Formats: sequence, structure tokens, C-alpha cells
Amino acid sequence: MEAAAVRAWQGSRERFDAGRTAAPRRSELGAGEVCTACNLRHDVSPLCPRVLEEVGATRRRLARGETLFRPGEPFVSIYTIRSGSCKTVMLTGDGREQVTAYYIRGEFVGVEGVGTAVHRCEAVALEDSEVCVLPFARLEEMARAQPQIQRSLYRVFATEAARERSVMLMLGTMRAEQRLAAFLLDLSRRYHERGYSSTEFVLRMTREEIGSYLGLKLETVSRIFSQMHRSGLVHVQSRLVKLRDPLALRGLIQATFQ
Amino acid sequence: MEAAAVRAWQGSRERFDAGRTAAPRRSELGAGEVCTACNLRHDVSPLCPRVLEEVGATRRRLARGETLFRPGEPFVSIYTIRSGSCKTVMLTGDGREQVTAYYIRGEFVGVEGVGTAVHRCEAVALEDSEVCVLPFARLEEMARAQPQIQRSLYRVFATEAARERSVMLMLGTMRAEQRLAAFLLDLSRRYHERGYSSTEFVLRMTREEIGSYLGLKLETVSRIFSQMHRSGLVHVQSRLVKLRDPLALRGLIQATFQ
DNA sequence: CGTAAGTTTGACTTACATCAAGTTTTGTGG
DNA sequence: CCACAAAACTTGATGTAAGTCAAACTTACG
Repeated sequence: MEAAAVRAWQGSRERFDAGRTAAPRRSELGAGEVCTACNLRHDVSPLCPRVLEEVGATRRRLARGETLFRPGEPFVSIYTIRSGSCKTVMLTGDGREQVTAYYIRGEFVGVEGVGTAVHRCEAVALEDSEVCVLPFARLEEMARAQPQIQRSLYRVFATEAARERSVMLMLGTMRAEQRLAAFLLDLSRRYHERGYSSTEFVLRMTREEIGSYLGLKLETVSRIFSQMHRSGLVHVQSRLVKLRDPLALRGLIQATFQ
Repeated sequence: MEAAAVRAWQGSRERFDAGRTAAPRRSELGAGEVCTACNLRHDVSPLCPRVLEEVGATRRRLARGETLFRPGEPFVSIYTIRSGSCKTVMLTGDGREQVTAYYIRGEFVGVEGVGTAVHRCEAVALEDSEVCVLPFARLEEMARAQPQIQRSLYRVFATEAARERSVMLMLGTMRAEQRLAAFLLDLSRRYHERGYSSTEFVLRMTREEIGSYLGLKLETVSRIFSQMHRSGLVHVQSRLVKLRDPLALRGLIQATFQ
């Protein structure tokens, strides 16, 4: 059943259409300005359309469940999500797997491969999606000539590293309810940054995937959603989440001394 | 009591003595060759003495418990440990703190600041130690001119990111005994890589610090050390650890299906 | 529209935390 | 260098948050 979908999306890789990026031909975009080439707000994504063009970015469509890259595959590109979302999954020594990240439109995927020859995790589309493919060698070359691109690149790495660090902190110190609160607030912030509602969004991950990301079992995730719903913190209707009391959610995270 | 020790170590920052690095003046070190400038094996540390010299590295001594950098401090340098060891600590929203890393001789500290203007954690010496201070702006400049230094830098970032990712995986999927086994095997590997015994080493962290790093309480760490000691996996005598059966330790980590 | 995948909820179990008391180790000042 | 105090560690008894197992219910996709 997935095969058909994959076929339908196939052959959709195309070179960037230069005509589409005609509008902003200046070397700099103002903060908050929309980059038509990749649908990214420039204050969020440090790589402007001029860079994407010059770097020879291509596009790639992914059907839900399709894999963008796998562990062991040579690292040649990083990706920005034009539309849709994806998760990354790592495999532990034994067969188990853990969701290590969740990316939405405008975010960078595949950065974990930098500095090594190969990717370390699997990236899977959570819904039909489209990504920009940025050849890393070219990006690096440009960064060498233009220090501001270098800094932008570092910023992309730093964002990824900061995310991983905060997950580490969450897994090491928080209880289940706090983890879920932190997860929702993180999503809220990221949706907001990208111009979507910060209080109402659709989860693309299953309870099991959320649990895997948070170091919890799916039943625990479900129970805590129900419990938050009952206490009026959030409204949860299957995958649709409405944050009713973001302040109280934030309070949950901070109000545990010891 | 600590103040006196700090005073004793003060005023010990000095510019690199060029005379000390006289030996290898070639542009490349062979794998495994010792870098006299920083006591690092070149196959372990990607930055050779020539680079350290050129980058204007200085040295700094730290007394046990002394802080190398604090959260919020401007990020200007990264550090390599010449001797001793240190931990990094992050503060959660509320007052609690978590140990986020543990570095030994030859490893890079402070990399988490890359891409941001400031450091995100506190680095504290676990024993009297000495570090190389590498001004990052200079390093970046050199990397721009020399692609191979760029790659080395990326490799340093990647090593740090990989470590964080594996901690994330550990915290998300492993039980207490497995975490401790993974911790010991990680230390074992790193000591081995740097030319020390892989089966016998002295822990510089307390049980509480180990617990903080592993997301466990100090009592749990203690109990599991005792239990591993009883079953003959390791010999634990206070801070001195001898790995008696590394294979069985590895087995602990992998032999949990589901 | 039917089926498979995903979700919720309950009953029970367990791994780790907490609390507490006693012991060992470490570091410091006499 | 020894003695003493503080810090670190060990071990036991008990509590609890989250996991496990199971069954019924809901959602969504082909």
C-alpha cells in the first residue's frame, strides 16, 4: 500500500527553478522576510535563497513513511524541510530503536552526519513532505569564502546540538509528566517561530513515537495526555492538541525542587 | 580551604613556549606519534602541534574544583586537556543541575559554545589539571584557509555530538545496570585510546556525579557497583575500578530484547 | 465501508527513588 | 604525620512512578 504512494511521488526530483526565486535578488533578506525559494523565514533559517541557489540545491519529495537517508549511507547533503515533517531514528546495540528527533517545516535534517563520512540515523517522513537537498561539500566551499555563511552553518550545528543537549537534560532529570509538558512547549515554540499557531497543532507522531522520543512507553504517554486533559491544561483529541494553559505547563517543568 | 589551592595555582597562564615544540616541525604527524606540545596522540587529536602553535594557544592550570568557564560567559576559546580531567554541568529550569559530560586528557572541552555567543554549561576541574586554550576565532580563520583543519574541526564537533547522542540513547532506552556498564565501557575505550589501561582506572567523579550523568541516584550507582563486584564483572574499591569481564559487561548492554 | 493501526483504560508488577543509619575514605590543621 | 571532621559511600527498609499485560474502543487509510 505504501509502494503505490511511493511510486506516485517518484521522479519528482528537479533542479531549482531559478524563476521562482526572482523576487529577492539582494544579498541579504530582512528579518522576518519570507524566502520564496524555501518558504523559510530568514530570521529562522540562516541560509538565504541566494545561498540555496548558489549551492545547487535540488528538491526531493517524500511519501509518508519514506526514508530520506539511512544509517551507514554516505553523508553528502543536509536537508531543509519545505513542507511536511520527519523523524530521525537510531538503533541501539540490540535491535531496539529510539526516536532521536522530530523536525518540522523550515528545520534542518541530517546535520548529525557532519564530521563523519556517514549518516548515523534513519530519517523518515511522517507525512508526505518535500525537502531541499543541500550538497554539503558545496556549502562548505561557500562557507570558506564567505565567513557569514560559515557562521550560519555553525548556527545550524549549534541549534541541533542544543536540541540534543536539552533532550539529554530532560531524559536525565524529568518525570513523565514534565517530559510531556516540555515536549509540548518545545513544539509550541517551534511552530510559533515558523508562523504557525503556538497553541493548536496536529501531532504527526504516534503515542509510541512520542514515548520513544521521551523515554516512555506509549501507555504512559496516553495516560498523561488524558490526565492533562482532565485537569484542563491541554485539550487532546487524538492527534489534535490545544494548549489551554501554557503557563501551568511551564510551571509543571520548573516546580519540582530536588 | 579551596581558596588557598586556587591561589597556589594562580598566575600560571603562560604563552606557549615555542622551544618545547621544536621536535616535529613537519606539517603532518604520523598516526600514533606523540605531540609534545600538547601530549596528544595525533590519531586521537586532529589538531597537531603546528596548528596549536600557530593558533596562539596558551596554557591554563586549574585546581580541583576550579571553574574553566560558566554558563553565559562569552564563547571565545575551546580547550584541550593536557593533564587531569573535568566535568561539565548544566542547570535545569529550576535549581537542579545535571552532569552532562566528563572529559579526560586529550579530549576537547567547551565545544558546546560553538555557534552561539556564550557557553551553555559550567566546566569544572575534577582534579588539579592543565588545559590548552585555543582561541576559536583564530582557529576558524585557519580552518578557512586550510580545508584539512576545517575537517579536523568538524571532526571535533562530530565527536562531541556523537557522545551526546549516545548519552541520549542510553538515557532513553537503558536500565540502571546497563547504563553503568555502558559508562564503564565508554571510559575503558577512551582511556585505551589515549594509551592508558583499558581495564583499570581511577574514577574522578563521585557516585553522585556518576548518577547525575547517568540519570540515577547515588544509592543506585553504589548498589549496582556492589552487585557487579559480587558477580565478578568488575572489582570496585572506592574510586579504583578494575574491569574483570568486559565481554560480560558488553553483554549486559545488548542482551535486553524488547 | 471494513480492517488494521493506533489509542485508552484498568489491574498488577517492578525498578528505581527515598529515607535512614552506619561505615569508610579523604582532606586538613595541629 | 597523625587525628579528627567532613564528605563520600554502603546497605537496608519502604514507597512510588512508570512499565507490563490485557482488553475494549477509536481513528484513519485503502
